[in-house]
Amino acid sequence: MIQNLSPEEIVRRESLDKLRQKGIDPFPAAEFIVTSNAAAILGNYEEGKEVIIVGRLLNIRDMGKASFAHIQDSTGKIQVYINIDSICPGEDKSFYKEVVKHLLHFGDFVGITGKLFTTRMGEISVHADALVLLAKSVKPLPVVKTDKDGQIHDAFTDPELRYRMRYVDLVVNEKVRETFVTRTKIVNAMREFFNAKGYLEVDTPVLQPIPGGATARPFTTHHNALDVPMYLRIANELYLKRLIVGGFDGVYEFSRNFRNEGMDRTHNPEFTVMEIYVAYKDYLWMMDFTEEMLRHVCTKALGTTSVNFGEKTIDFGKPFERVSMTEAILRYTGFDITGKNETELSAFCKSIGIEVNESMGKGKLIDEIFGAKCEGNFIQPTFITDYPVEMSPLCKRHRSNPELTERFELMINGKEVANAYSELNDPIDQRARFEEQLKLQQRGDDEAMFIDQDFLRALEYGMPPTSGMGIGVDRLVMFLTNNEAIQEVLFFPQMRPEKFETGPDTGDFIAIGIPEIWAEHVIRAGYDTLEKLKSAKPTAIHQTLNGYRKKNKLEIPAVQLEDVQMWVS
RNA sequence: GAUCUCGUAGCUCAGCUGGUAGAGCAAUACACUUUUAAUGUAUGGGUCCUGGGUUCGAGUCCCAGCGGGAUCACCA
Repeated sequence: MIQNLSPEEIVRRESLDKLRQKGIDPFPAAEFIVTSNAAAILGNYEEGKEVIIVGRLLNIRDMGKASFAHIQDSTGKIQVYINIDSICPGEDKSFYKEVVKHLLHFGDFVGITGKLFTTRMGEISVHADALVLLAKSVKPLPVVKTDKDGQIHDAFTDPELRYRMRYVDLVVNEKVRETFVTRTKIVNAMREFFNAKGYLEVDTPVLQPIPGGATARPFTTHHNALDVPMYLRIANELYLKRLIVGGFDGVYEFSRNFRNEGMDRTHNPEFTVMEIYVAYKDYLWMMDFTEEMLRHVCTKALGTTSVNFGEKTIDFGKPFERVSMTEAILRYTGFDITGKNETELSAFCKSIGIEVNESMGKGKLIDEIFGAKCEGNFIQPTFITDYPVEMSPLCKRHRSNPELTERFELMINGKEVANAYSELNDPIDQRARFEEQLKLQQRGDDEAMFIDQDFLRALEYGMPPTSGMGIGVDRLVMFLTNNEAIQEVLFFPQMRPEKFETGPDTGDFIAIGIPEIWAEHVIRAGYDTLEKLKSAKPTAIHQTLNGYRKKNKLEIPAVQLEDVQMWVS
């Protein structure tokens, strides 16, 4: 198979051989011992200190008998000064003149031994005494430069390329690396918070025979040995509750969920939700707990509870406002949903321009009103409480109003981030609610819940009063890292599979008698299929190929017209 | 799924009413021993996303496809 290489790639590949001829392995195997890194040097500068550092060589500035470059390691960038007399102390200056100046490239991994100093321009740098090539880069990275005002030039910004080649994005865009480091800090802070309270981190099945715990379309697959359909989980709620039945006081899981639905800047087919269930608690407790947890996460991961998101500042430090669904709708529409029936709600929806259809029950209608008129207004963290019973089939009825449930959602910047219940633990009610869902399904709701008989059986054995909460980790990370797209907080967001141009195979060409050394060049010269070759005049092919040979200075025998005639006959 | 929009050198992007493809950076070569978006001189580099169509002539206009982005719908 032929790989199409750009001129720069060819230069870099050729440098591999030149290095080997000099006895330098471009991909050495041995461990390289490191004593420092960019952040340590910059954070604790000691003039003249000897260091050994590693990283990618960036932005090489050749000044004749000396060169400057930056080395990028996982902690940041540090300047390196490579002086011909320091790096080649003896008579033989060929290492600097040939290797450093011509065979090293932007993006190569190198190890540097040297002493710390400060340049005339005032930049802390490493004065190199030795340089070891650790790995060649044969494909040039995008060149992104930052000037003295911090302005970024020629930024690598194309989202398609950035998401498909995250490895390049991470090398070249410092902000991207920071986002992912912060993501991990956020997750660690949550874990630390839960562990400190004595709750148990658990793993439950990703591959499930019944996709329960949420209303969503699952991905389906098939288990061969059992010969049954299987689903990738859409939620882990029902499994965690089984564990509460089993006697744990508190369990949580960072759950990778999969939903076979639309994709856009806030939805990826797989995403992460942290769910936690704590026995003997209710949703009021869970609100306090969630608030405290988020404050802990902000402080630990960001060092502040005041977070910038776009033009807005979100304050996690102040107590979160708590507004019931009814109050929220009253506040933003002037309409009181209390005691209204389906017909009245439907009429109100139409009056404010919300499309309604037959499949919508009371819960759905209320949800539509909230989504259209209220949701976007809650910029600061706000708990919306007491949702209608129809839209919460796994949630306990409200202690003071059976039409409502003990549920809250946490809204941040007008988006739902967390969802929590006083969990329904009455198995009789739970069965009835599942049956309600089935009816909705029959009315046309294509994502009503499946009935999980085993889960009902578990509840029949008795589940203590429990509060559960789920928080969208990706969304939370988006808010805390000031990113507007979920793709920015997932290392490898889902994209349509990339098509790679696979060049024609030289085998077919060799088979008709073309010499092996010529086959590749015949293709590169434009005859990339046998049909093209055979439909061309032999004299034209002959001239084209020898012209190509001359242009590319190929040191292979010229093609004879008789050969060409033989190939195409 | 619908609508709009984009696809030109390794990267970032120009390219007007259709007339033989451009810049900066990167690369290659030379000069320069504390530069920093280093500088100066020279050189090379293109399937203008793909396939059709209109035209004497298409990067440019039309149609279809592929891929991306934005908005909307659904969902978290």
